[in-house]
Formats: sequence, structure tokens, C-alpha cells
Amino acid sequence: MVARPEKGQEKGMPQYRRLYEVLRRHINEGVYNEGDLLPSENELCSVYGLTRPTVRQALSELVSDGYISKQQGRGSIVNKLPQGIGILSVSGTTSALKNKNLKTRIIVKPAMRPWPEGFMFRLSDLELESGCIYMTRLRLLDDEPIFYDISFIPAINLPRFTSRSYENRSLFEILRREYQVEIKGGEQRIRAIKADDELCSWLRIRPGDPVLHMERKMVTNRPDLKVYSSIYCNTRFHSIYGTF
Amino acid sequence: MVARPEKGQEKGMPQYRRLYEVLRRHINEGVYNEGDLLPSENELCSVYGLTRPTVRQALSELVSDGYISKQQGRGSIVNKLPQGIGILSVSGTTSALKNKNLKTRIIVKPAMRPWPEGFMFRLSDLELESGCIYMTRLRLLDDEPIFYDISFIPAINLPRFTSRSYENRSLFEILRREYQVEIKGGEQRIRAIKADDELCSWLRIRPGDPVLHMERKMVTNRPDLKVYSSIYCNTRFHSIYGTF
DNA sequence: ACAAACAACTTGTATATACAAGCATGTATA
DNA sequence: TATACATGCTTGTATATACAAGTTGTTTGT
Repeated sequence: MVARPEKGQEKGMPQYRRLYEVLRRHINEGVYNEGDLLPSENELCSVYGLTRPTVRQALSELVSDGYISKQQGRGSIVNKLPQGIGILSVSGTTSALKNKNLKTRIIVKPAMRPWPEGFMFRLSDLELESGCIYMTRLRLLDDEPIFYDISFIPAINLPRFTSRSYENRSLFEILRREYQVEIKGGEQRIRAIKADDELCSWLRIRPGDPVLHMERKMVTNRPDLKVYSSIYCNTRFHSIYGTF
Repeated sequence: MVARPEKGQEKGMPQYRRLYEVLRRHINEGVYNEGDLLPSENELCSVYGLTRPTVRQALSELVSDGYISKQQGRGSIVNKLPQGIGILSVSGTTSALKNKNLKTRIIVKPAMRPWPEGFMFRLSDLELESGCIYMTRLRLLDDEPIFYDISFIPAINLPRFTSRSYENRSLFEILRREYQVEIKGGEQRIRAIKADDELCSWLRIRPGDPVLHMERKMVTNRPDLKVYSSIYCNTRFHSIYGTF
């Protein structure tokens, strides 16, 4: 087993990543259910033609993303899939929602803007010079507005970004598919605030109602490119769910 | 972030964990500052007498705990230490706060109770039979109440638990030191709610003010033992900070 | 029937090695 | 001078192997 076969390479992904994607899809699609044991590491090795360290790397990412737990001597146990809104997990909000009717509506189409004064996170010089792509979206669950979010993306090497269609597509998905940008992690601040008039109109709530506000800074596989968003969430009927 | 043994027990630890602890302490103590590069993996190998996979395991835990970032071709970069309230990390709220004056006041001392009707998480039969240890605490930052939290712990093999002193000690710390119980992760639901009268009196806010509510279920190294808590947080002056 | 011992699995830790890919800094060339 | 390239560093990916440690089921001895 010398060089990797160049043809069947899905997107040039490393092998551990490919196994990760396969197993994650199987879990999401119900091939494995809550409490099931995944095939043992050695089985995965022989099935996929990998060695144990490689398989273990795929599994350890599944662990840190909350899909499985491992127990020494027993195996890899499939976790219950998140039932709430998995926005605390990086893997993308849409994937965790399965059967729910999640729609995304663009309020302000992606467009270049200067960065706001007193931005929520500190920006690098490169980011400041490049300007930012600004967009706001409303996300609805069963036709009820849940998220109002404002995204800020530094306009660094993202050709034709402002002319794409974002309706009902995850922003992260577009970044990954069209620009090979993957979210790798980030930081966030969360607080509860009172809704102002603008929020009320978007989220269809009353002034003074409590709203969850998240400010996030996400780092990607491109060291210069970070994605910022400010998310307002009506948690009256849905709560934000996450694992850690 | 995952709780890890304190530095007293650096004997039985695996080597990668020992290196993790050393580097983490160095970062916390300012031996390395924000933006600094850690020694390269090969340097760490020769200094600590380890091989690269072992060193990489230590580093990868530092990455997933948010202490460093890595960049191919450059090195391991020390991150800015969290400045907010790191309660989204399990490692215990106290550790991330260091220089702030965080006090814990017990409102209801740990005592046995039946589980509440309609508990926030589904309980196993064993948990239901065993009954629960109930306690409530108030946590103050610079003498201002920030957290009001209610903890539920199944009374499974935790002798003398209700007779210990918890003032100004992390609940997790006691579980770890006295019972060898380590928090390994968990899940949580977060929402913004309106403060009711009871919350107002504890958190010194006005009725109707927005409050952050977190419901968490934490799993431990003891498969049967889970810890539940319901946390109310006044985010008027402090926001909840976390990495992912 | 029961309990201890064992065997056969599982994941956890660790070594040793190799090459690929990305970054920084030099030096040689245009 | 400025661009191109070469070099030597960094981390990323992957193989191959070995033994430790924990769990589970079976076998064996009493």
C-alpha cells in the first residue's frame, strides 16, 4: 500500500476524514442507533483498508463532535442525536435537525460594507483593510422565526461570493463546497437580552421578551479567514442544544 | 473542555497527559503568552523523552481545550486566555476566573429528596430508585450575584455526601477529590427567560429582566453516575464564554 | 449452583518510521 | 532591485507494531 489511489479521492480529503464522514452519515441516517456499538476499530481497519491510528483519528473526531462515546473494553457507543437545535455544535445547524422544516430567508443579501465601529471581536489589519461581506438572515422552523443572524465575513479571496444564492443553503456548506473553507472551531459569548423593536419584528415577539444573543468568532482551515456572526434566538419554544 | 486531574497525581497519568498538564500550567502562568509559539513537536519530543505521536496527543488536547491553535508549517500558537466566564467549559467555573473574586454561597445544603416531577432530563430506573441529592447555590463575582444554580445528583454510592462542606469549593472538585468522580462531558440546553420573583431576589434584578437558563446533564467516568444542574445566570454585565 | 479463573475480545497508550504539505528565510538568478 | 528557487524548518497524514487495561462471556473447580 504505497501512494493513495488518486482517482476515487473524494475531494482530496484525508482518509480519516473520509471515514469520519461515512460513519457520521450512517449515524445520521439511522444505520446505527442510539446505544448501538460501532464496528470495532480492528473491524473498521480491515473493512476500509486503514490502520488503527487512522481509524482512531476518525473516531476521536466523532467523539469530540458528540456523535459517539467510547468505553475502554467495550467499544464505541452511538449517542442520542441532538433533538434540539444543534447550533452549538459546529457541524452545521441543518444537519442536526433531520425531520424539522428549517428554512432560511435572506434579509440582507451578501454585500460589501465597511466593518462596524466597535466590532464585537478584535480584527486583524488584513481583515480591516479587506472590508467585510455583510448579510443577515432569518431562519424559520416550521414557519416560525427562530434565528435572526448577522454574519460578517472578511472579503479575503472569496471570488463571486456576493453573487451566490443562499436561500435554504447553509452558509457553511457553501463555504466548504465552493471555497474549500471548513469551520474548525471558534469562540462565542452568550447572554440573555431584552428584545428591541427591530428584533421583535423579525422574530415575531413582543418588546421586552427575552432573547438569546450569541456572538461567535469561527476559525477555519484558512488561517487568515475567520467568520463572525451575531445570532439572536427566540428560545420561547426551542432551546439551544449542545454537547461538550 | 474536559476536567482533568490536578497536578498532585502526576504519577499514574499517561505521559501525554502529563505533558498536557505541564504545558497548560505554563500557559496559565504566563511562561508562554498570547501569540507565542510553543516549542516544536520535535523539540518537545527530545526535551520530554517522548515520541511525536505522544506529543501530538498532548497538543491536540490543548487545541480542543482552546489553549492553543496549530498551523501547518508554522507551529503551535498560544491563544488568548478566556476572559469571560468559562462556564461553558466543564472544567469548573473557578479555574477560568483566577483573578476575579468569585464566591460560592450555599442556599440549600445538600440533602436527599425525591426527584422532581417532570425532571428536565430522562432518568434511568437506577437513578429514580436511588433518590437525589439536591442543593442550590449562589455564585457571586465581586459580590454581585451572577449564577443561581440547582444541582441534582443521584445518590448512588456517594457516602457522607450530604455532610461535607461546600462553601467556596467547586462541587466538581469535591466529586473528584473525595469520590474519584471526573466529569467527562455532557449536554446542555440553553434559553433566555424572564426572571420570576424568586430569581429576582437571588440575582438582585428586576422582574421581567432577561436571564440565561442552562440545563445540563454531565456524564462522569462512572457510567452509572450523572450530574444534573439547572443554572440561572444574570448576563447583564458578564456574558457566558466558551470555545468549540 | 456458585464463584473464581480464564480467554477473547474491546479500547488506551506508546514507540518508530516515513513521506506530504505548508511556511519562512535564505540565496541565486533575471 | 526584484523575482524565482532552494532549503530547512514546521505540522499533517499514514503505516506497522507492541503491550496495557478494561469488559464480557465461558469454562472450570468446588
